Amino acid sequence: MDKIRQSTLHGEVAERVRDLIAQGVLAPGSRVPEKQLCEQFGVSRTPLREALKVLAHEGFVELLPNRGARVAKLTRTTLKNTFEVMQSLEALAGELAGARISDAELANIEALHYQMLAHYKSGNMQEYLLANQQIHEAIVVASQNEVLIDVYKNLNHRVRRVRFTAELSSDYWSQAVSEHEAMIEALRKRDGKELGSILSCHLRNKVEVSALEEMAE
Amino acid sequence: MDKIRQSTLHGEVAERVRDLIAQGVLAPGSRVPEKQLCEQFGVSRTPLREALKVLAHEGFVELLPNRGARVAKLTRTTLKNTFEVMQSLEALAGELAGARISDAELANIEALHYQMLAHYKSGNMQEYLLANQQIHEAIVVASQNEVLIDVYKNLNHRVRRVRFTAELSSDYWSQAVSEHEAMIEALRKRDGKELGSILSCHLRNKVEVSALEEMAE
DNA sequence: AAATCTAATTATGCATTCAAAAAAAAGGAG
DNA sequence: CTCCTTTTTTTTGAATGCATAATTAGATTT
Repeated sequence: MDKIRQSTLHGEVAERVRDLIAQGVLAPGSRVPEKQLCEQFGVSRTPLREALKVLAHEGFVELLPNRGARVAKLTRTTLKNTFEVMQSLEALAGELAGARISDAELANIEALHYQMLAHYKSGNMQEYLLANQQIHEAIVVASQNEVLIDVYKNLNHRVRRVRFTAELSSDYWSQAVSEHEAMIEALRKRDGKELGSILSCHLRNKVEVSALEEMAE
Repeated sequence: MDKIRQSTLHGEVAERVRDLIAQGVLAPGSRVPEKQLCEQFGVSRTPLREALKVLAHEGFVELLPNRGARVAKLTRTTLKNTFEVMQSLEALAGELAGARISDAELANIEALHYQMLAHYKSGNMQEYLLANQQIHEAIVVASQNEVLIDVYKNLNHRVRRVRFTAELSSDYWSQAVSEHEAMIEALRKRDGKELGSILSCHLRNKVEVSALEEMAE
């Protein structure tokens, strides 16, 4: 499912720093303590600094000349912009997936859908959101467009830290669930056009944004 | 117009290596000679290697364990995938630009449009393609979505090396020109919906892909 | 005691060094 | 002469070192 273990030191380090940021251990706006992280990871500054360059490019940190790296703040605007782009990418993914999705992938998505429904009924929001997220990701993967998948995953990474924290209204829940029903239906019919248009209208992001806006900045 | 000069050494180096790749000085599949480039740029290996990590993440090179960086090959599939995503992003940009574009930006695009027409009439393909490209970029910028702009520019960078090399049919020319007329019209009306749908159907990419496929891989 | 200036400390950016791995070159057997 | 082995050279990945800039702590002044 996930990419092949890349076994580059800077890659490992980047992932761990991303996690620290996502978990809030490194707070937005705070400086990234090179020395401390080096000791914690048991590596020298070289691979850590390489990782920071990549993370800066990904938008997780920003580099200030002679002042090292700070954890980037996720502003309301950036969050909104990111969701806007992700939604558009999902729409494209849906269109492509309609034509390209395999039976196994479809079955997997259906399974996730029923799991999601179960969590909806039982009111388990965390698990619901996780399944929801996995469905969207599976559709993106089913597009079989590697560039799309890469870009989407990167954007998804960036907003990870505000994900799964929002309290959503029950209105949203039922709405989102029925939209998901329609998505599955479109997928079963291999109707990419339909799926794409459902996804591009899908409220999820908009609602999530308003709920998550509180978290950001 | 362009971003603030970031004056980081690895950033400078990355840019120059990107240029070398785009210009074909570093051929696809060939190894990236660290030592030589360091001498050429007058820097040590540290910033060069930092740059390579970033370039790897951008898809310009790939890192092989203990074998350094190779210039990534732009396969037909990757090229097609990239255009697919770019087209989708342009459609989103068009929609947003309709609502957000400033008078100055619109005037600039109109000017570019007339330049493009002039190059069309005079049969100057290079200049035509450049103006064409600039129009599309200007629409993306007018979207005012920084995330979208960043992602688009990055993808555009990646395919730079095969741009401006294709021989296009005259059929395509007239078609593309008339679509551009419609785009300008939609922009004048601030009709994002219309502009978005024109852009998402815009033949440019598809045709370019078939013309450019020859170049890739 | 608050504010400003100066010295000590620490962090940063980049160059250099070093061990391990890969590539290239030299040698030997068939 | 070709193929395989062994040695030498080069390249790579990562740690360390060093000069400079930023931060902190302390002294001085008001």
